[in-house]
Amino acid sequence: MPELPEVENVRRGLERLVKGKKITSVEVAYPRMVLTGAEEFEQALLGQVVESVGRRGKYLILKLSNDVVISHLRMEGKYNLYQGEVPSNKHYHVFIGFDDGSTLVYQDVRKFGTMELMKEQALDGYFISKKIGPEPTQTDFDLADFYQSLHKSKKIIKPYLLDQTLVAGLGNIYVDEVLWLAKIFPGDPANLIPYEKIAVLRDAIIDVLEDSIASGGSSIRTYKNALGDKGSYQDKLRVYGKVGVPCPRCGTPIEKFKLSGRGTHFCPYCQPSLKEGDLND
DNA sequence: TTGAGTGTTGTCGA
DNA sequence: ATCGACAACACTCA
Repeated sequence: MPELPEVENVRRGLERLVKGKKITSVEVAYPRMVLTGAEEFEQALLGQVVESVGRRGKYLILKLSNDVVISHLRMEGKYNLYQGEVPSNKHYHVFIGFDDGSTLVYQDVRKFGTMELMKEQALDGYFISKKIGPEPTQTDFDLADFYQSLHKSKKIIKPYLLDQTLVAGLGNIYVDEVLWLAKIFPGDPANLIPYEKIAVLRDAIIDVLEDSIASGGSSIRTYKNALGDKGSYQDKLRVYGKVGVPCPRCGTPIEKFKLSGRGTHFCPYCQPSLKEGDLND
């Protein structure tokens, strides 16, 4: 369930449900998902207390007594907390038991999700090495920096926004939404986009992600029993998954095409390409 | 039945 | 530097 609003929703759920609990058992059923080593992970967590649950971009950060665990949900990762017996499920990969008898279970059908164990002092370096951009907030996400980066780049705007370096947190759903709001064609080169639209885009990114967090995120496909799956923002989406549906602004049917390997939704009337001769297939 | 598509990211080679 | 292809994996839909 991964774009930033969904991850933030999971963070809040985890903070409420496991903060302050002491870990008494750990089992990793799919060792490859713990990038820093499953055995060390299982041993190190024992006896530690969950001090807080944070987030950076789409990464969850579980702060324990002596270590931190960075958890990335990728495409379909979820957490469930069971008070008693944990039902058997082939997609349950990590089990963290607490001293009150509850168990936090990590579920991931596609097994793309990852966990990493490290010291808190290593966190900054971790995100710097991944070139994760600023959080999409009024204070952190600077318009002048954003404009400068886009202005000097010929990269295609949509994949550029997805690579997390300009701003953290956008995924394939929200990037289509914010480009529609800013009336930018997803396939346009960044350096052709005028300053005014970039300013609108920056505010749209902040507003949409905040609004989605407030709605509990989006639940596109139906999920059950997952922390943070009770989102309703999917009801507010304007273009994602709306092929053939009239554009909320102009009534032109929304179209979909593939861009950099990703399904891309846009309004051919509101978001014309700035490139001469590029007829939005 | 087969192939395409799915909320992500990292690597590799041109 | 940048971009596309492909990889990790499982499931749904046409």
